[in-house]
Amino acid sequence: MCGRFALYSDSFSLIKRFEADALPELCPRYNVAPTQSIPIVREESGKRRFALARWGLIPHWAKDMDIGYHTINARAETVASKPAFRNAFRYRRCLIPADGFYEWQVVPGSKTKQPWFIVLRDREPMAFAGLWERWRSPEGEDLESCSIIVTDGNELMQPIHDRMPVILAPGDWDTWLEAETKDAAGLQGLLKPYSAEDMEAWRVSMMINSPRNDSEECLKQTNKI
DNA sequence: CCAGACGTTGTT
DNA sequence: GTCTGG
DNA sequence: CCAGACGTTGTT
DNA sequence: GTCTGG
Repeated sequence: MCGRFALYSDSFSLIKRFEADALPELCPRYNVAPTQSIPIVREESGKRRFALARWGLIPHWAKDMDIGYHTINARAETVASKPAFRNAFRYRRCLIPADGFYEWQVVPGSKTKQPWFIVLRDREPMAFAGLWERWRSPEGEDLESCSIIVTDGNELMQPIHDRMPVILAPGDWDTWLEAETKDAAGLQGLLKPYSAEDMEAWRVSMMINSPRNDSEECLKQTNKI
């Protein structure tokens, strides 16, 4: 599962890393929560462009936004066939940039969960496999929204949580973003747990629990168990 | 045929 | 919009 | 994902 | 318990 992440890299680094333009003005974020507006990368006429989308995908047929509370993640195993996601999987795939993400570990005998922060060992921003949609509200306003695809946790994640976001290696970005895809099975094949050896995790304080806390302190390692 | 769901996680 | 359940 | 609210009327 | 806000 992936219900909170961080995105604090500066614009220059993000543009360089994702080779995309039109990055909106961003401030560093250490505690991004569902329903917030987040940057996505998609391909428009062969070029990568940034855009903002509300986190929590609202299918075009939804009559209100409520479903968005339950579509912050899409299961890799079923994303190709579920009514809420299959059209987006076929036609509207995107990358969702993050410097790291948070997961909450259930600790036996403890009433509270232990939050962890997970990054790539090389500290580069990662790309979650994402989907986006455009929804027209009853008032006639268009809203773009998105979802992060999740899969089984790898060996690093397993002790922490059984699910993790799908992270795509740079070499797979073009394949994922390509509008014309003859090979749906090939896309499905990209939705695997990322290599655990290339990731790193540490405990962080309960401060992360409240989405109101959005400072660099959220990343600080703690020994609390 | 029409009505109603369409989602994830975690917990029960 | 499209599929499933009744 | 977690935290925090969850209600009405009337008055300031 | 469940929904909304962040």
